[in-house]
Amino acid sequence: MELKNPLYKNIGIHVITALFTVEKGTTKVLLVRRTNDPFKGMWALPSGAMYNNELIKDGALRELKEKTGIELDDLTPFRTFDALDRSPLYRMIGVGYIGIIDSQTVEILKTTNKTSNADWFTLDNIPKLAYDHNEILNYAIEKLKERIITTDILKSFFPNGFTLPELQTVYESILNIKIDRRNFRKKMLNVIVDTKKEVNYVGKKKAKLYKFDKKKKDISIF
Amino acid sequence: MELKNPLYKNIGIHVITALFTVEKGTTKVLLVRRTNDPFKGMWALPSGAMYNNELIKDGALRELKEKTGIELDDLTPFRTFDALDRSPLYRMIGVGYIGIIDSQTVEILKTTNKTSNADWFTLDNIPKLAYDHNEILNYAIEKLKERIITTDILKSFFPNGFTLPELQTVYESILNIKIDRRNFRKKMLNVIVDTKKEVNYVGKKKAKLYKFDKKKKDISIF
DNA sequence: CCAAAAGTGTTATGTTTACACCCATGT
DNA sequence: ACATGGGTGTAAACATAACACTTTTGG
Repeated sequence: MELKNPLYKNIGIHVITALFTVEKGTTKVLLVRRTNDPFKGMWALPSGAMYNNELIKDGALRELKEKTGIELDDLTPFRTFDALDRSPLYRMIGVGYIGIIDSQTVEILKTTNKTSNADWFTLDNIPKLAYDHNEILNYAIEKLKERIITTDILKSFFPNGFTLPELQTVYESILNIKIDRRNFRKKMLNVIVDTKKEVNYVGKKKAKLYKFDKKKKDISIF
Repeated sequence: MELKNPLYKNIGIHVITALFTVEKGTTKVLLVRRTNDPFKGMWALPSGAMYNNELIKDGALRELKEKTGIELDDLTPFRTFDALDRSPLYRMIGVGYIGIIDSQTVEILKTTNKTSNADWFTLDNIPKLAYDHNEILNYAIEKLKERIITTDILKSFFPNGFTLPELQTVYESILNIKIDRRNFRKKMLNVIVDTKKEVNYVGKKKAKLYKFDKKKKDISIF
């Protein structure tokens, strides 16, 4: 079907992913370097145009894989960006997604046919990005902070479970606060379950391994 | 600019508005009756296709005005709907908006060149709607409940301020709960300010007129 | 045996809930 | 004068925040 009114035409959807990790207490985000115009040579969030035969989230997952080699099975949308001039050549509506994984567990592709580099950047060291990606990233950071205290989004960071000390480190890194250990445990124990396993995380003493309680997707920490 | 890859073409944006009101303790939503295919003759949320030269929200405001005659200056987005088959003829991404006004203060157009009727429907009496609008409405209702306790969205319902009893009625209607009058006042007084005026709302005794505190957009009731 | 990290309880403070009577006014 | 709705305070329950010592174990 063709739309008659030209005002309905020439619209596309950008899918943009802010993929975070935490390394040794530092929050980082994955950026890729563009090899094509527009914004050739600039760093950007992994992103691209959605196909008309895929769900938006699937487009985001596909683009993330194409631009970084990282294959996830879920991302969560956080906001739509629709400024008229956000893309220079064509009216593109941007849909932003956030995800969080442990960077140690993935291998990132440094080059693809549209990117010449890829790396994890600390949040106080973000270069000027392509498109409106600096703005998108800022919203993504705020939304990540909100989601870790209201949802179990961190389970993608800990596919094999976590000890309470390492979970606390991730919370403290992302929220940029210090949390009392005993109070943290008290709150968390409402939404996580003991796996009955123990592991060595940092110390010499073994720590109990927990996972998020599947029945409690909506949580409320702090 | 033309996009080369056909997978990038043939995408449009639907803007869909769930406009709520509360009448005598009953929450209602505005529906319009379609005169054109697809879904000819069916009731629907006021909606239409966004133009490629307008912001999504402006498209929603424009469509609301075209389909109902109601002219607002703001709406808040709540979710994107992207099922591949949500529109039968063309890939359309739906962007949902919610708003709330006092139906007494507006005159709705019963017919337009695309609608044959328009009316406020109580939420327990919603017919089968066009497209995926029943699903969209259900999400909108949940989001409205969330927004009235976390934002000052109700200020559009009370452009001239409100008394605490009438504000409480709106909260109780939308949330479908009873609230203790004294506790309600205590909470609300954190986010509203006295206008130093008094009006008669229902009773014979005058009641103080309040408005939302502009400095407190993010609130937390309950 | 000691350094380094894991684990644990109690008190104080703040927040939320439950609850009942007086006041003002139009009829 | 009375019916109708507006306005107000306090105590109990609950949730959050502050705080320090003991346990385990690898080196």
